[in-house]
Amino acid sequence: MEKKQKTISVTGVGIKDVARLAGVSPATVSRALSGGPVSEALRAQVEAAVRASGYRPNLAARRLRSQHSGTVGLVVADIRNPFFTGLSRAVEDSAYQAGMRVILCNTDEDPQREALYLRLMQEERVSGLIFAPTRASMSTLDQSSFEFPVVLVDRAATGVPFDAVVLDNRAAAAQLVNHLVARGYRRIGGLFGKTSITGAERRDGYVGAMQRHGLESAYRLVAPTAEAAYAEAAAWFAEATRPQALVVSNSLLLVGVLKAARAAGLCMPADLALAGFDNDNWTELVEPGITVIEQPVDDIGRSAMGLLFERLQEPQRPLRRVVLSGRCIVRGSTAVLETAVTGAVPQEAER
Amino acid sequence: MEKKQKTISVTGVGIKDVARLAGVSPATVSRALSGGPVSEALRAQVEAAVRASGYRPNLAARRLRSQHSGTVGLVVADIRNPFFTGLSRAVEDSAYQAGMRVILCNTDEDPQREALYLRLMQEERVSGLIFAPTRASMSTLDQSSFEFPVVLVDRAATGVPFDAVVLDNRAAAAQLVNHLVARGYRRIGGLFGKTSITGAERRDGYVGAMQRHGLESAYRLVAPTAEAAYAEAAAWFAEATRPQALVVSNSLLLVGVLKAARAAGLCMPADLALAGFDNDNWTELVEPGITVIEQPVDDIGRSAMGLLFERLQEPQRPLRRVVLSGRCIVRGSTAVLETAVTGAVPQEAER
DNA sequence: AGCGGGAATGTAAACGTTTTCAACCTTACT
DNA sequence: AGTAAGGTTGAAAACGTTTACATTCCCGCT
Repeated sequence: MEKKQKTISVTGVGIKDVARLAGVSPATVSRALSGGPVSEALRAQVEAAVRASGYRPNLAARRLRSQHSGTVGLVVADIRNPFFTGLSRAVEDSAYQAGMRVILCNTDEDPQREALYLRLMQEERVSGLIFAPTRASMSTLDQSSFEFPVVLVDRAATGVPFDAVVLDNRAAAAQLVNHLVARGYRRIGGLFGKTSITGAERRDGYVGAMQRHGLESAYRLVAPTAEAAYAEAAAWFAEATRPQALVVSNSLLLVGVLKAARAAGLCMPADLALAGFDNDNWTELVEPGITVIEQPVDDIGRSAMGLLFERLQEPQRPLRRVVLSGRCIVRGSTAVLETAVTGAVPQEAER
Repeated sequence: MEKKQKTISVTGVGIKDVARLAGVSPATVSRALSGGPVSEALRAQVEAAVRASGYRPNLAARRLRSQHSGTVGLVVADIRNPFFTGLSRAVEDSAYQAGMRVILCNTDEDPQREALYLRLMQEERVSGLIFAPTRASMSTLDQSSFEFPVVLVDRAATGVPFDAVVLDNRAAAAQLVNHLVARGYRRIGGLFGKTSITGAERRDGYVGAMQRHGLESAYRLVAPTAEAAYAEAAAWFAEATRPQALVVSNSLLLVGVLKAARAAGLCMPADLALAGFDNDNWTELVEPGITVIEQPVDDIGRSAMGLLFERLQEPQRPLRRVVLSGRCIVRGSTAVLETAVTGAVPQEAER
């Protein structure tokens, strides 16, 4: 008549109930569950009691008492941007592997939403934050605004007072320019997002590389949407100064440019060569494939979590900035320019 | 000499400090902040004290005491799957709009990881869960396993004891078959994911539609990866029974199939017509564009949150199953079959 | 004038853990 | 044999809120 149910799924079973069931004190249950010093005999009893009762620790209580949230925040512009999608996955894997949880927030590049979420991070008492700030906030922020370590990703002006992991955007953009030059292109334009520091850095890399080649740079800045890129590109293509080749600062813009090129009836790469950022799978599937800089998104996420953990262990260590290189994936969109009538092949400018 | 700092950014400022600063009791501060009955005068004092002290409520404590986590869980296979990316964004928007937070988990279709995260949801005491279960777990699960409402998305066998919002997968697959038939194709194959109920339903829809047209169905099941799809498709294309057209059950598989078709030198749609699911942007960019069923992913996310909220308000109401329709976007990959020598045009089978 | 009722406020308990501290038991050493 | 040391265990405090309950005050009614 005293049969015990195998599992009780009703909540309200707390650590005290487990303790009573196991014939020990709540403190012992806590220690048994968190790997504290408990004799093997009692540990077994506790585990049995936990199983029998279906006990689930209350994380809110645990956090309140222990003052550790075991949570990291991830605040990015928009998870639908493939770069952030990949990043979030890498961050989550690292986090859950370390037994931590992730809170994900999309700011949509809106400083107000961003501020809201940063406040949320404080209220959650996150252990740390991985953060791709809007351009506006970057300059105003300061480590002392936060009670927890912050690691910047993707966007981080040099000299900003945070740990950061970024792509070498200038070098990457320059690499694209060099590649295009080597392939015989000269009238090379650029299209960059105007809201992010990333776009600005890539523009700098583009401009610098063009200068080094003695070429005149011609770039335009747009809002970071496919629609804006489409409009700008369509207008540009209609002008007399239409470029032979275009360097585009992210995959969203690239979509817009590609559609505009199609709409204008431009043939790639004969009428227009295209090179961009982010190795989304469609850049390979499109005909011809698009030459892009691939960002090591897994590395970026892992490195960011790594910096975070190291900072947590050693709060006073000097700031670190991890700069990763992009890999240039050459595809048909930048094939050798057939109509080029330059006398000699230019000095090999790639690499 | 008694000057007060404008903002104190150090934590450790709790509700008691605010109370002292405002000259009221902690209870009044709590009420003022949560919209309880407080005189205007005191409310103003409290707000001033909050601003002056930089007070941030501790969510762990709040949750512990109030027994409301203000958090919904979102457990999906992989955020990198564009369907889930969009879903997560829609869910998060709904959630944050309702003042709630979201915890996102990727199961990778691994029942073990899934079980781990479901346990986590219990420990977090989430208010509710939005869940795309693996096939294995679907049958074993039961609302009574959870202390909180669960809404299934994307995958939900009929008759499963949960609220759910799903696509009408059978109708959608049938729609693709009808479309292909109307365009003159007869030897229509199918490639479906073998791990999800979604794949199974789409297969059913395909088989049923083929039967109604008096055509012989020929489908294959693969693991839900682009690689598996590539391998299977490549093998299939090499056989004598190579289909004229292929219905593919998700965008990941579609990538594999497309690559295999390219590798086999098949020309679309002359050698092979292709129709799939999920209107990823690349399906439009590829040449020719791919005919797909577009899932109303925003609606799905919003509806799921809607069901969740309604269930929270009224726990006893009968189960609801929201079935949404996909929209067929016709592109070049299913252009009218030129080489068709059928005597008469078949009865209009579309729609 | 007395009294009932409602709104605003304060006091203190409660939420479910972890952790400090003291007590206890064993073991080994002098 | 006595005691120091070390390892297990339990009692109780603490974490920072919300909320039940008591109190006070003010108003209007009889």
